[in-house]
Amino acid sequence: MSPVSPPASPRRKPLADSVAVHDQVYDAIRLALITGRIAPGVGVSLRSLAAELGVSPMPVRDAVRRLAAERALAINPANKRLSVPSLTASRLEQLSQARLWVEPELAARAAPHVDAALVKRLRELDAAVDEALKLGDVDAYMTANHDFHFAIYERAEAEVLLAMANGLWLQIGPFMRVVFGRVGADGLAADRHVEATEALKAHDADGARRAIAADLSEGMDKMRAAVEAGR
Amino acid sequence: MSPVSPPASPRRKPLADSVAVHDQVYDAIRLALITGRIAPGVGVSLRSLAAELGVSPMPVRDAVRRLAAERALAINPANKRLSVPSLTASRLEQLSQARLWVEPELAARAAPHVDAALVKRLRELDAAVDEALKLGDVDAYMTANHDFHFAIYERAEAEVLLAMANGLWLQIGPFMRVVFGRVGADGLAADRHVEATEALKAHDADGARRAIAADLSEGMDKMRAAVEAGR
DNA sequence: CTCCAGAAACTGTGATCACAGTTTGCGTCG
DNA sequence: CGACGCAAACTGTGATCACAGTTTCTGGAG
Repeated sequence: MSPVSPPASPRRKPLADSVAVHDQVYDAIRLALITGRIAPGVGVSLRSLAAELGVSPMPVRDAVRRLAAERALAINPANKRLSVPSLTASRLEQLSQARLWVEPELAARAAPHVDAALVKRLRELDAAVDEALKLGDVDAYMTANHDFHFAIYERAEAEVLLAMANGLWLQIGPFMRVVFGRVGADGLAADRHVEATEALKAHDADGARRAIAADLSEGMDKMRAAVEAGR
Repeated sequence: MSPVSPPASPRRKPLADSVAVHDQVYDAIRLALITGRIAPGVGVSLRSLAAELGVSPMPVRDAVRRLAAERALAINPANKRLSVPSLTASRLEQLSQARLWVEPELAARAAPHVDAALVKRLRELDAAVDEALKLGDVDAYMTANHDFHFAIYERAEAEVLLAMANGLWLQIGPFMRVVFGRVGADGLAADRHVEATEALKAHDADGARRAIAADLSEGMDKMRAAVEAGR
């Protein structure tokens, strides 16, 4: 994990730019979690994270609490120690089902608000996804895929559902890395991004809903297979 | 809001019982939020909360972060000040739709695991709901109604979905208080608790799903009407 | 070589303080 | 009498320290 912006100014942050340190820490841990840089099942500690990021334990504590509330980090109730939740078939199944409801709904709600600029951006992001797959670049794929989906969802004007989707991605992130490790980049080559983009361009809410549902459904099937195979 | 267990021991907590203070604070604020004791829209502060609960600002900070992550508290991005989210029609609509998917699903999943003890408990809780309605006791109604639903959901063996349901109730809590204020206890008298209990007793997953869906749907309709009327 | 004690290191938690930004309110000037 | 301005109070944030519980390592005895 890379240190937050000023590598390790030991004290005093005049910061008029008002980007709170605990938010930077949150983003850093979140990214490390989603991209699988912190492996599921392993324990982490406030002080070790703080040292790694070059900040005091305080903002890390805030970030960790937030992530724990979002279930992206687990707190052992016995000794209160932190760990990355491990991947179980049950968790994956529940997360799949939840995603399969929320995200198509968000896509459908976004359809009426799609404009030419968004379509252009979606095509760029889909190209970035394909490029990352061709190169086998895991991090780039995850980033581009995330950005593609959320570029759509953010247009839905549904703050509450959007937050739910964010939370679900955060929890399912580590699973994705596993899939990559097991089925390789080729296994994820097929998606429904073009289909979704076309439906959105035509303001076809139901088409967008179906395309995203199919996209997720296929992706989750691969994850399930990968998790079951790895047991 | 009432102080956490030792009213105001100013310092040193030997606490071998290991119930973390920030969890007590979390529960206290959560309860105050759900029962509407803290009105939507008003601002709160760490220090005022801390003083009211007789603890230092530290555990309050933890609890508040957690609640903010669960969207039960809002943080003004400009000045970082805390407030209780206000009730908008859009928020209610999204929360309704989410609940209408998650909760029937949980009820259906619980059906196979229902035993006689749970049926007995559900009948007791439903009786408590009716009693509270007869007396017009808002707090008792909210508690009993919550307990009835979650006694079912906890049997679903679906930790992830259960957490989602918890988060949704936390966000929708303040709306319920408003409904009570506007339509009165009589307006909530009709529910589908008996229907749901019978379906669960028969291990009828689909019946349970329908009963809970109907229960929610009717309740949410009343909330929507109350929110729209109050504008 | 194995096993068990004791110490050292590390864990999360909470309190206290310092700081910078914002809001509030009171006194004064026009 | 109204409006402006400055000071005091209050806001969240972050650092540091103290503490108690747990884990981990180590050294010695069997």
